Formats: sequence, C-alpha cells, structure tokens
Amino acid sequence: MDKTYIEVEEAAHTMKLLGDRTRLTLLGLLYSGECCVCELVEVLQMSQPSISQHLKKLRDARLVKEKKKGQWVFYSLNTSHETYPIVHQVLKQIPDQKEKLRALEDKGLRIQCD
Amino acid sequence: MDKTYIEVEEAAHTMKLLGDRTRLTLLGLLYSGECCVCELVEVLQMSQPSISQHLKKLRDARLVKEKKKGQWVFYSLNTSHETYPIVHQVLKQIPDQKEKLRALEDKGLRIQCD
DNA sequence: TGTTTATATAAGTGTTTGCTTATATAATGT
DNA sequence: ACATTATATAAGCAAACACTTATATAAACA
Repeated sequence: MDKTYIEVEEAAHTMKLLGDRTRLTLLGLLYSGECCVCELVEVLQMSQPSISQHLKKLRDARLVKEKKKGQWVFYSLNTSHETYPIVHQVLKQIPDQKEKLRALEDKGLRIQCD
Repeated sequence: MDKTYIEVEEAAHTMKLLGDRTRLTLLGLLYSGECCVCELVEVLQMSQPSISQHLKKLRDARLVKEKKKGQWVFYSLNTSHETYPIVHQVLKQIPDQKEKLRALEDKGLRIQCD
C-alpha cells in the first residue's frame, strides 16, 4: 500500500468535517492565522456552544491545534496532519476569510496576545 | 465577490458528498474512467439500491454525468463542474482505484461498449 | 409474449448530525 | 471571597443520513 497516498477512509473522514459550512468557514479563518474562540463566535455570528462543538470535532480529528493563553483558547490549523495537503488545497480555493477578521479589528474585537 | 473562488456554501456541499467512504470510492473509480452501475456494485460489494442512491446524490449535485447505452447506464466525472478543481485535488491524493477495475476485468465482469 | 438483466425509486428504520438551553470549569479583576 | 469573562460539556430534539427490502421501469432476448 503506497503510503504517499491518504487512505480513502481517512480522506473521507476529513472531507466529512469540511462538508459543513460552519466548519469550512472556521478552517478558512484559521487558514489566515490563529484565532481565539470568542473571535470565531463573533465572526460567524453563531452561539458559543455551537462553535465550541464544531471546534471539538476538528480537535478530535487533530485538524486543529489549541493553545491556552490566560482566559483565551487560540486555535490554529494542524499543518502536519496527514490530510493537511487536501485541506490546504480546499482552503486555497474558497474565498479569503481575512477581511472578516479585519472587520473584527475595526470593531476593536480582535484579541491580541504576546 | 471574486468568482475565481468557489463559494464556501458550494464547496461545503461538495465536500459533504466526498465525506462518505462509498461515494469517495465511487468518484475514485470514475476518476480512472467511466463505469456502469453494475461494475460499481461489483467493485464496492454493496447492494445495488445503495449504490444507485449514492449515484443519485452525486448526479443531483451534477458531480457526475450519466450516459445510457442499451440496458446499461455509464457514469463519469463531470469535469466542468464548478467544484471539479477541488474534487480533482482530492482524488489525486487518494489511492488509485484502477487495480480494482483490473481485477474486475480478470473476472470477465468489465462491461465493454462501442 | 414472457423472462431475464440493469437500474431507479419508495418506504421503513436505526444512527448521526447540528443546533438549542442549561450548566460546569477555569482564569481575571474587584 | 465574589462577580465577570471565556470556554467546554451535557442533555434534548428535529432533521438528515445510509442502509435495508420491496417494487417499478425499461431494454434485451428467447
């Protein structure tokens, strides 16, 4: 079995996670840099538990990494995931989510750390 | 809105269809050339209605095209679908399904037409 | 015409999904 | 210590999903 390929089962699992508008947008946001949960909630205009539950799925699949900083939890893409090449290809082809983060910044809601 | 990008909603819909082991394998098979339903049933070792229902979903999304030839229906990838670039990127990165079709041929179960 | 073969569709069912509201946990600030 | 803020988790629920079995449709063939 040629291991340069991603197995069908695993690829399908990743695709399933990308197959939801909310999660795909979350990943698109993280594609332009790490974000904390409250920013994601603000941008997506969805309930905090809903966003947290989506993040849990992405975390369980190890598609995203988390980093705690004080009261915040910052999420970022796990670029060393076996299926990241696919994720990357997909994210490259959807609209850039950066401007949504810029809009957040304008409202003074962007979380700075370090 | 930059139309060189695939909208998030549409990308998510396609990803959802790819997010199932059976459908991803079906698309992988079609990636190596058109197949008729009975071949797909034979390769995937699943019930004919189940395969037909998966094909219907892919057809409804226009990810695949159908071509009737006598009693058979041949399916192929719709390479002009708006999200085909993504589909292509994904299929490129999963194991080649050609050998499964070759095995069919060895059993004399491959359908020839033209 | 009647039978076989290929495919689609319908109906039923248990499982999974994506939300909701409520609550728990943990760090921050007073 | 206590209130606030950020996040996670639990429980409940309607809708979507992926099968199953049964049946419909249509072409091929004896």
